[in-house]
Amino acid sequence: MATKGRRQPRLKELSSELGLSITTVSRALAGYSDVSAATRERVREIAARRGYVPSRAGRMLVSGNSGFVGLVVPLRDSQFIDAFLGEFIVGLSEAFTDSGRDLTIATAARDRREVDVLRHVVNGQQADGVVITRTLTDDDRVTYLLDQQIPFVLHGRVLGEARPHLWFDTDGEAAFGQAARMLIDLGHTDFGFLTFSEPLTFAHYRRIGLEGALRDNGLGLPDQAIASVSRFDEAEVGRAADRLLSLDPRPTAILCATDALAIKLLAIAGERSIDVPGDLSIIGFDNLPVSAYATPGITTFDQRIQDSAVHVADMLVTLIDQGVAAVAPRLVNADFIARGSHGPAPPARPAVRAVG
Amino acid sequence: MATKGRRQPRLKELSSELGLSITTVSRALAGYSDVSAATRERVREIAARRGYVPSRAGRMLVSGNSGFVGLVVPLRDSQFIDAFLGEFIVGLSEAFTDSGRDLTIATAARDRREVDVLRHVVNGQQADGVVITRTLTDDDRVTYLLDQQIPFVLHGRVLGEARPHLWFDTDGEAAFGQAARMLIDLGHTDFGFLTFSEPLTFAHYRRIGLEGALRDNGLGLPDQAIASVSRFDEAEVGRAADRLLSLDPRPTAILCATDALAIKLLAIAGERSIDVPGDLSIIGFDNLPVSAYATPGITTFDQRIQDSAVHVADMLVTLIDQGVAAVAPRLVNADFIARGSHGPAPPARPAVRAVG
DNA sequence: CATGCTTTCCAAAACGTTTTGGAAGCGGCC
DNA sequence: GGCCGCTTCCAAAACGTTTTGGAAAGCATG
Repeated sequence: MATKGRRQPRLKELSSELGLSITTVSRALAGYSDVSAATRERVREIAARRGYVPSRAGRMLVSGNSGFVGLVVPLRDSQFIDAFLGEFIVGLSEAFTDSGRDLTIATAARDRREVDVLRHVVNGQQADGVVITRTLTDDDRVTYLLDQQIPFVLHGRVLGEARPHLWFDTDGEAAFGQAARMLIDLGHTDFGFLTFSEPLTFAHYRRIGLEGALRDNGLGLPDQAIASVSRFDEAEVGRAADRLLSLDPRPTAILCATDALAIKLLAIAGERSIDVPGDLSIIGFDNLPVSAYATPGITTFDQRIQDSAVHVADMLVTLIDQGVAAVAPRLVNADFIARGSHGPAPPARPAVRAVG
Repeated sequence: MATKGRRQPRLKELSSELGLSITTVSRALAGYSDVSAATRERVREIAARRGYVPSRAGRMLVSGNSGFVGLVVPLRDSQFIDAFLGEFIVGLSEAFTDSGRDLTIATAARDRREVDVLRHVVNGQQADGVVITRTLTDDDRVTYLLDQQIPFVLHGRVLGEARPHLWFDTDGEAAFGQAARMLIDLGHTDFGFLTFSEPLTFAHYRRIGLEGALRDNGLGLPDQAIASVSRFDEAEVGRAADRLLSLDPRPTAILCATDALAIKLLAIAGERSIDVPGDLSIIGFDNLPVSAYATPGITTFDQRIQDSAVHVADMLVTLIDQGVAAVAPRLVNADFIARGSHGPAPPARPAVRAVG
């Protein structure tokens, strides 16, 4: 056992050193008006000099709040971790620190389902509120949190839940709608969509956006032009990309639910000597660092993860401190990042269907 | 204030429901032998059914331990965050969870120095131990933790500290020694080194490794062949790379302290129409996802961040539970990842200096 | 001088747990 | 019957904080 030499001073020591009661010291530090200005100064000065920091345990016990806020990370998905998690955590941590709270992280591991991790965090009272990322269209974490009446904010949305709850999301529907219209204007008529088989909400909305824009322009997205892959199997992406590129007519524009998928697709296209963007336009989402360095660079959307995290954190703090009435869900736009992976439709196969 | 409808049962409720004392319930759950097997079963059964989870505050108060372990993140450096932090956190979290502890994250922000953040975590007794990453050769965080006798493990090393302490590191000296010898065997004699001006320990050792191998082969690394950049200024990297590429004779091999630097250097070389690896070999360190997708792929070293994190976490847990005698610092090797960014020295400018 | 108000302080309770130091009941032994 | 030891249980204390409900002292007012 590493013995700790120095010991933190406690209220009791301060009070005896000052010749005051514990109550008065506590109230002086808290700034209550029923302690005189002179005493308050004296207390504060000595507390600062002795390096007093209130015991978290004591506070928790009486207040019932832990001062911690939790982030439950859906594990398993190393792709996701690389791209997203670090930035998100940094944003959260900064905002929480500003509000005097601390961030605790719990990961769902191989053998621990996310809801169980959540239960652990919630029942152990180690967090006053929780942030959830990467929502599913139908997400049992949300159901659980609503049932338990735990304050939480979603980064993402869910579809089926009627009870009001707080979320923050980037408008993937608008983004992919905009991308699709741009491609249609460039003459594209045969579209493909590369996405995940898991019912991730963000993927759902991106698809909705694409399909909506196509429909508005008299086009469609046939079933076989949608290829889904498991988030957990890299090799599968190659097969799915192959399937899309083997369609007849071959899509001249493929939108990918994430940049990670777009990068893979780009590599597969390269293997098959399909020119990007000459023969095929590719558009992704996320603006991974990788995407800027690919050849050509991937055209994509940026969702400013760190800013989002700050916003999510602020929402949760407001929710905890001031109640649900003080905040509202929020949908923000993604930034379009034009790079080299998209362009006009190849002239060799002119659009046969009517446009508009 | 979001009211919590369901309330956690406490020991008191359980005890009155069972007709037992609080003490007995507590000891039954803890498995002490002075409660009969029958009673123990009865207690456990009802505790499980009521979903009892001991209050962290109560436990903390009496044990003095928080059950949390802290990671203090040196902020400011988004490059670093992207590449490293997410994976590291996931590894830590997994290992800590396995030991029944939880991870809390504190970030040093713009206006909060790392030592202050550390002080906050330590004095507030919100962590029983701490993990420190990205050490400097002379690191005041380490001094502080040793002074305070807080259990901690470094991911990385420091140079000047005589007092024993625990660390885990990847052997960058061996790695860059190996890389340099390989390049020498490929005929290279003019080397460059692109690194950070901040005294990061890992950069120091990588440089030592390079210089040692050169010296052993009768070569040297002149001062002007070493270019240093601030971690916080992206544009500076371009200028530093330009400087290296303007040397006469121009280096035919440049080792970079990290892949992030290598990627930039590769881009600058491209702008100047310097062929990689024909005219210039580049070797990095970290094996970022980006590095695999660059053209050509960056030859680099992988340090298996997630495994390292698990090891660091295990070391800290052992330190906390069993004392300093039970663990020792550990140095592991990096994996060499050969890609396309290195090759034989260009024949046009044969080696003029003797080799060996 | 008695009364009431204000200022300044404090003792005690409460939060939930673990540990300490018994106590009660029971059977066996002399 | 008296004593011992074992099993099984429990009351009380302790950890550090905040809040509650006063109390004491000082001052002005009648």
